[in-house]
Amino acid sequence: MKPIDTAVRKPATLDDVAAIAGVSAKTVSRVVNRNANVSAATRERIEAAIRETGYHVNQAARSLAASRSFLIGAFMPHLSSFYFAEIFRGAAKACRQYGYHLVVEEFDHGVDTMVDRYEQGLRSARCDALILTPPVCDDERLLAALDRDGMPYVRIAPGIRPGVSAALSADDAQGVQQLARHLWASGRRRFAIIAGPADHAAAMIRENSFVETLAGLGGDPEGILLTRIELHESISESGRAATLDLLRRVDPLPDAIFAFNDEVAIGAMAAARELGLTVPGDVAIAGFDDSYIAQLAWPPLTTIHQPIADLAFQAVGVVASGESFAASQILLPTSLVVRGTA
Amino acid sequence: MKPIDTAVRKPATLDDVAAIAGVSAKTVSRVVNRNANVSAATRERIEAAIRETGYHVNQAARSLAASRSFLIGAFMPHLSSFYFAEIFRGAAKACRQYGYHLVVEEFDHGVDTMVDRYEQGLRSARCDALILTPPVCDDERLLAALDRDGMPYVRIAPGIRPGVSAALSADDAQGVQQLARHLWASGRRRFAIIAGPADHAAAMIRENSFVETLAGLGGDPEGILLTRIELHESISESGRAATLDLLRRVDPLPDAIFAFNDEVAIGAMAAARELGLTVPGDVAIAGFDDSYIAQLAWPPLTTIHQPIADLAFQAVGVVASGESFAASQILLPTSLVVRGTA
DNA sequence: TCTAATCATGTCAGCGCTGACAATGAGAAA
DNA sequence: TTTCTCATTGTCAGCGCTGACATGATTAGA
Repeated sequence: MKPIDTAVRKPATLDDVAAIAGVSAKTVSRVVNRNANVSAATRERIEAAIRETGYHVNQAARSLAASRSFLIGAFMPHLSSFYFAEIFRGAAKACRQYGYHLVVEEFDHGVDTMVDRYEQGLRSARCDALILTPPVCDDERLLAALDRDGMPYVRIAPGIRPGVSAALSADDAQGVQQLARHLWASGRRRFAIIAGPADHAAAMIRENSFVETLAGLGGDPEGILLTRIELHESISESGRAATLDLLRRVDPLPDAIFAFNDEVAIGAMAAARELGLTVPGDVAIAGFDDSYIAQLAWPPLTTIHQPIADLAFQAVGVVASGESFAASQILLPTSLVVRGTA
Repeated sequence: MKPIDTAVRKPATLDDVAAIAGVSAKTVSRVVNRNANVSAATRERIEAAIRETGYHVNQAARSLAASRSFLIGAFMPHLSSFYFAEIFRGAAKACRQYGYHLVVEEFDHGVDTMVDRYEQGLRSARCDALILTPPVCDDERLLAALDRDGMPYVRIAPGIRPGVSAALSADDAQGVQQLARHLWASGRRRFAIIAGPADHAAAMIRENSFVETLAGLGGDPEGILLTRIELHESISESGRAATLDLLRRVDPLPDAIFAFNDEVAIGAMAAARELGLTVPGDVAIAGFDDSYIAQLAWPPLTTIHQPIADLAFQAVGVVASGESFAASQILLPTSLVVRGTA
């Protein structure tokens, strides 16, 4: 008995299509690449031949000839899987749309340096451009290597060297402003912030925006409780510990807690509950990111939505649009999502 | 004022290296590809030249000449971002190790068919092999297209056509067995299962294993409460609703709930608490996956760890090892992780 | 000593495509 | 009619690398 259908079909080439359509390979190439200046009749004949042969462009050959790879590299550390997956989703969608492929390089802290990983991975793949997320986008040596190679890149939420490259950021301050107003409007007056490390650019922006907005509203900036956590193994556990510590230390207790991200907020909720406080009755809690754990929490977490996938989508758009994009600076809005905890 | 150092360095080629080392390009190629039969002296000379020029192989040229792309495609739907990120992590690590690159194709239900996505994406990238996750790995038409093209693939946790291709699975039954024994040993006797859809292969295996183990322990299979949920928008919300419904309907209440995955378990915890039950005091709750939300929950969720990243890592290993792998069948263990809810 | 086997290295075509440029032909302008 | 323009199509080299094969040098075996 023979195997069912092992007739392995060898991929068709431009020449195969050209022979069928009775034109030169170059003209088929023009059709495939959507060039102008091909007559409608020829185009149709070629398109039929393409369908008949099941032709698909050979990227390797195309890359070699055109000296572009149609590959966009995303260079990112293993952040939370949510952030990672969202970046991927946005970037992949855009790549599909613009005819690129996405190669993701994950940077594993401590294994080797970012420059090494870039050289071994993304550079030898000859990516046409790179998308950089924090904290990769803030590594001076990497940026220098990129510039040296003439490798174009766009940064997402960069913390350093503002303006020197294309960059996309979320307007964190604006969403936090909305949150602060919302809390104030619902009568909360005693605030606490579970803040991030001082070198975490975005966390600082969120913190400052919160304090300033409250001050503008008539609150007392000095009265806002603040505790700063380090980013350890389990972020939510750090958040829980910090909140527990804070709540045990102070009197009167805060009636609103702003955590600089959702995981910390989840930890803060656990801490509040452990001390017998109800959320949002005794204390309102809010996070930042609108990651999917925000909806998983109970009650679902009030948080600030950040358009991570959009950021990545537009980042790819910037590099794919082709023009010089050295100076593109894009700021995307964030927005308060009121759920059950504030 | 001139730009700092825009001296864009054009990538070195094999010929450049060869000229410096005073050998032919082919010999350099041998060194780069770790071929045997190059004398130690020559090898050293060439390696020095490679360092000097900063040479890195041009994948496009290599692919074209060798008619292999050194690309492995991962074809998966947008599952939970946790599952997705883990698969990615494992596969990327293995690719790095074996000198491949990873191209991830995300299948978006409803946009087009899997076969289309394969043909437009992964096939035109000329991947050397594909890694398929559920439910992509169970699409008859896709598998047929793959066989027709002679595209090698390995499936992770396949539900259909067992044994016809290389496949890696987690031993779900085993971990569930551990859980059932653990619950029984801690005195639980009234069980409920929040089960998945009947067409979700893994969910059914988990369900059956739970029932059978309990029966073997002396439990009454008929007495086990079972409710089956559909996989909607928010899985945890489905879990919450189903649990709420179940708990309101039955008397006496179960003292242990097994949810077929972690998100459902989180939903079940919310439901139990809403009805004033303590976890794990009144009712033990356990999930499956050991996803990162399990640690985020409070109390942290008792669950069954599934080696998702390992599965992907070994999947790449199978295809990268090169030999014929048509029949490789690998089963990886799962294990109970006792945390705070059972 | 001579032959065969083995190792180290080189030569060269060609993978499939595109950029640069050339050629062709049809209509417009002179 | 002649010249020019320009839309359409073709020719061809070569991108950087590797497989197949050839070559020369060395070593082992008889």
